[in-house]
Amino acid sequence: MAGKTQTKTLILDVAEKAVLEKGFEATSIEEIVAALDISRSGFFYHFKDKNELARAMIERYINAENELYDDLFARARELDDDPLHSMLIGLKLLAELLDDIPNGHPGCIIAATAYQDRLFDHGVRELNRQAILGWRKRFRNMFEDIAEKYPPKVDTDLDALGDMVSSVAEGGLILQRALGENNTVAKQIMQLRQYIQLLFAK
Amino acid sequence: MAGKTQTKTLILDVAEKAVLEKGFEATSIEEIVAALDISRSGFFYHFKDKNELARAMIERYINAENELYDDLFARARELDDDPLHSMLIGLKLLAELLDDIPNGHPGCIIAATAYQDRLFDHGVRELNRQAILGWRKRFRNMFEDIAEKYPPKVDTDLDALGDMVSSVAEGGLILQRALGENNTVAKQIMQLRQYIQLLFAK
DNA sequence: TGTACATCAGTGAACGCGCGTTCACTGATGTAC
DNA sequence: TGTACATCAGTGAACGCGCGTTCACTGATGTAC
Repeated sequence: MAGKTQTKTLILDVAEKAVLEKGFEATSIEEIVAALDISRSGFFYHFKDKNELARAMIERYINAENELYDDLFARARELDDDPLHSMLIGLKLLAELLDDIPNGHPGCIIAATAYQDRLFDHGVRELNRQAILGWRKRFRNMFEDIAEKYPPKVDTDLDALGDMVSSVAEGGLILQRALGENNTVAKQIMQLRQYIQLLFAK
Repeated sequence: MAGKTQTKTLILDVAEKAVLEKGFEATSIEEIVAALDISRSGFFYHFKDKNELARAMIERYINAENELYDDLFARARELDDDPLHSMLIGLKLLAELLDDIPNGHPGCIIAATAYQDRLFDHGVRELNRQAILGWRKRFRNMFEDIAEKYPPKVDTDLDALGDMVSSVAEGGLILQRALGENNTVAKQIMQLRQYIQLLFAK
């Protein structure tokens, strides 16, 4: 079936979509295989059990998100080499990207699993933890570069500021989903951008 | 059993805790009744089905949250009648309250259900929507009062700013849960507070 | 080039278990006359 | 005050269904000699 061997990828695609809509436990293997026209045992050829699906799905999500941030802020740096300006450009690009998704961003797998964490083993929870710590470090480093050139108006915990990028994105996605809107998260990112501007700009 | 008739309340307590740990689908009626030493049918005396448990749990959570905000910002207003100062005091009180919870805030039921919304009927989703719109309005009104006395440094979408309180709280809770920390959300609220200060203060 | 074997990507039937829900019943307390 | 009935807060056994998982098998493609 399915041309070459992208079945495993297709399983992950379908699973990700379903998990964002109803959570991991409520996403049955049956519905995944039904959507792909394979048998239940076909699923178990690719994943030894459901927990392995969770791990693969989360790993893939984190890698994709990291790549997206890499590309986006590299591009921003190309457009303006100044640390503050490139951060502001990066956040604007992020907001635009989120705004341009047709039916709104489908949500974050990490947030979805954060409220179901007793379902997963220690390894999966550690994966999530490291991803968030990675983002904290990524943005903290960028804010340190900025602070060197533009001393902040008020003394600020740069770890907390780094976390705020994730926090506002995750929170904005929850509001967006619950409201049934599709530009809430973009607006929240723009608020964060304005905070950064007020905090650092001369 | 259980002294007077608080069994229904106890069911909601146990369910809420369990839902925040593993989600609604993975929370079985069996585990709830086992924790309370009643039979499965005892549960069905109080709730006609599992969806009614969801609705009651979410309604109760929203009411409690609204009362908390009412009390907290009323108290802040008692301490200082100025709209900006009382908002800043209110956010500080909120951060302290979140910081003082022994093992960290257990999480938000609305966020938990936002990533499982296909499990619930339209009524439940509408409940969540109205709660978030209520918070938007609550904080927007406060920011309007502030803006009248302290013109913001930059023109700002006050709906988005109102949403930011919920957004930063929800996002902070996700990070806190995923990181296994217990003061992340308090720090995020303090960052938001600093933004408001920079935006409005003379 | 032909044959033997290995690997890949699955199929189909069966399993046991736990889940939400129903149903007839119960014992204690409250209320009417 | 006594009796009859109603309500409250459940119990215990049974139900059918869907779930994750296992197992023996298969047909197509790849590789060795």
